[in-house]
Amino acid sequence: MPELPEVETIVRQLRRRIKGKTIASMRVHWRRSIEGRPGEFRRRMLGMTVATVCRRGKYIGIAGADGTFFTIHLRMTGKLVGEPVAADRGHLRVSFAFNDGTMLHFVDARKFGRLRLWPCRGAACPGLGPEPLRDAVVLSALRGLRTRRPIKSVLLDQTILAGIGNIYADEALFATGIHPLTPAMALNAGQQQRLAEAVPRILKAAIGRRGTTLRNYRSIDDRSGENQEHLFVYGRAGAPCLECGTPIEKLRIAGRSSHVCPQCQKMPLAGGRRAHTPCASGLRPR
DNA sequence: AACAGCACCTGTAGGC
DNA sequence: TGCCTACAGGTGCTGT
Repeated sequence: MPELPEVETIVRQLRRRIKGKTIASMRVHWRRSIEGRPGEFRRRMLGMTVATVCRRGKYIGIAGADGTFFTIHLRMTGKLVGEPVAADRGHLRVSFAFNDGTMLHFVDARKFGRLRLWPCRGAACPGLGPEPLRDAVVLSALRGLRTRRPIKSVLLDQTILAGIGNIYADEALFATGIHPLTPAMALNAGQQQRLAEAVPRILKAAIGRRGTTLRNYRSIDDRSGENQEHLFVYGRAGAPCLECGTPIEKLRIAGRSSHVCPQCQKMPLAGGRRAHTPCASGLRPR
């Protein structure tokens, strides 16, 4: 489940691996991995010399010297590999061969990932929010919120901030003591400030550790990340909170699992009394 | 308009 | 052992 730090790690390696190379041939093994017409995609790819490899949110962007621009979204199980290992062989979706004889394979067990061609770089990924790597950017986004949606759901909304997924949303909320069900517009100035500081700090630390490897994510050279050793709540349901020892709870918010320490992350006070955590209203701890 | 829920997919884990 | 079910979650679409 690659989020911003995992995609950034992949982009840095991909840049070293393919920049300056020309695509000599391309093979589509699973048609629906390509958005739009595979024939046109193929026509535009052939002969393209890779000028730039970049990241925008969770999208990988590849620009040709001729202005051709396409994106790769790995969704949940997508990977880019130079050499497919045995387990990858049944999951090859798209393969590129370069003029120097090297290959790049898009492997995706669950077939959710997509490659897409854009008219130009500027037209790609419309509607994506800003990159959450600077405190001021995140703070500005949080201050503009006028919704009662749970803050967890807002952090996952790519039109508000681009690149945060389930792992880092849970970790940032834990780090700031904010309960994921807190309505976004109910955050006070102090909470906004703390969250705006925590999100870039946590993402940058994860980039420094080459991302989080839980199930599927591996970098191009098949290395794992190391950030999973530094998670406080994600994937730790039932285990003791590393701050206070209270068992971590698992809730379901907007259809996704959320990990929360009920002691460290309190719901905001309402009417002078503590608002109850609505575990009984459609949310089920496991 | 805002939000919830589901489809897309398949590998894996756990129960029986 | 083998079958069945639940679960994983990013995005985009549909329904309320």
